Amino acid sequence: MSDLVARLRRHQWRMTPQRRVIAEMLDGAHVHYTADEILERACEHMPEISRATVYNTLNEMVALGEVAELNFDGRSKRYDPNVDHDHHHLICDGCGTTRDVHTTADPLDGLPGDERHGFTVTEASITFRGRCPDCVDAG
Amino acid sequence: MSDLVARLRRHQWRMTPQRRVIAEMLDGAHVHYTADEILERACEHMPEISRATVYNTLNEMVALGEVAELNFDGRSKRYDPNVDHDHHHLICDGCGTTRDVHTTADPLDGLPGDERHGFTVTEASITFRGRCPDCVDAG
DNA sequence: TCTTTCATTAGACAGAGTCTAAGATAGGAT
DNA sequence: ATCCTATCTTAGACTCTGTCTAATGAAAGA
Ligand SMILES: [Mn+2]
Ligand SMILES: [Mn+2]
Ligand SMILES: [Zn+2]
Ligand SMILES: [Zn+2]
Repeated sequence: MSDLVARLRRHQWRMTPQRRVIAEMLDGAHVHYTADEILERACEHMPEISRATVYNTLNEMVALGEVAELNFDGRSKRYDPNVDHDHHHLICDGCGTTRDVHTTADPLDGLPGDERHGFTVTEASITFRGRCPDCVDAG
Repeated sequence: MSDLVARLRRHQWRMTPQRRVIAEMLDGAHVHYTADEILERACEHMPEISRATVYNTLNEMVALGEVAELNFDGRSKRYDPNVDHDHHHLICDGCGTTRDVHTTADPLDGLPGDERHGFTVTEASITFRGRCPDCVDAG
């Protein structure tokens, strides 16, 4: 039983085979998939699962606060189950692969009071960009 | 003559009335517009300008490195002419207002080698989020 | 088992952005 | 000044990502 499935049960969420496949795929992943990648992999276990169910399920997980929705490039959203671990993201400009990374410093400490323009600042997230090993090799 | 138009000329970029209108609109902007906002405002000066030209022009400016493409919300991309000033962004969760901000530390320094997963990392940008003075007051 | 309520599905729809191919034009050549 | 050609602009079709609808299916409690 995956940790994410357990957390979702606690929300009195009706468990179905489709939801279980999606939750088990997300659980523990430090690479964040798009909805279509999740659909493609889910189809290997459950060929008749629909695109609508994948989107419905992901949106419900986000609404329950158990999964975070990421969007860096204006293309596909990616889904991140690691909501309880404070971290940032490293993205490949070639293929869009998105990984969790951990930094030594809190970026909020680098924003002086006179740069806050009167805002109440609650969150800071860093997006690192570059080329993954595969995309560097491919030129 | 706007500064951005001057910079674009240096790239041997053919100057047309359409491109000039778009460049002059971006130049010096403190808010970052979407393509549709740019189209709408360009139509006030040049009613026959097309959507394709706005997208073509913005994409070319980005390719030339004179404009940056931003995407915070997963909806429309926004275009930022301030590429020569290294900066980050502060976004109001209430109204979406986006401000340029400057930090004391380079976030790249906070990513250790063993957190780079074999990537060649070239860039780091911070997205700060919170409530602007207006939205804090409004509850 | 029965029932109710909620989930799943296919496909239509929508928004943002890209592509195509035909006509127009910037800017160099003469 | 005019011509020429490579490049730009345009309308609208198209793609991609994601949402919605309404008919069918199934989880879970009685
Ligand atoms: Mn993550
Ligand atoms: Mn900016
Ligand atoms: Zn890559
Ligand atoms: Zn605000």
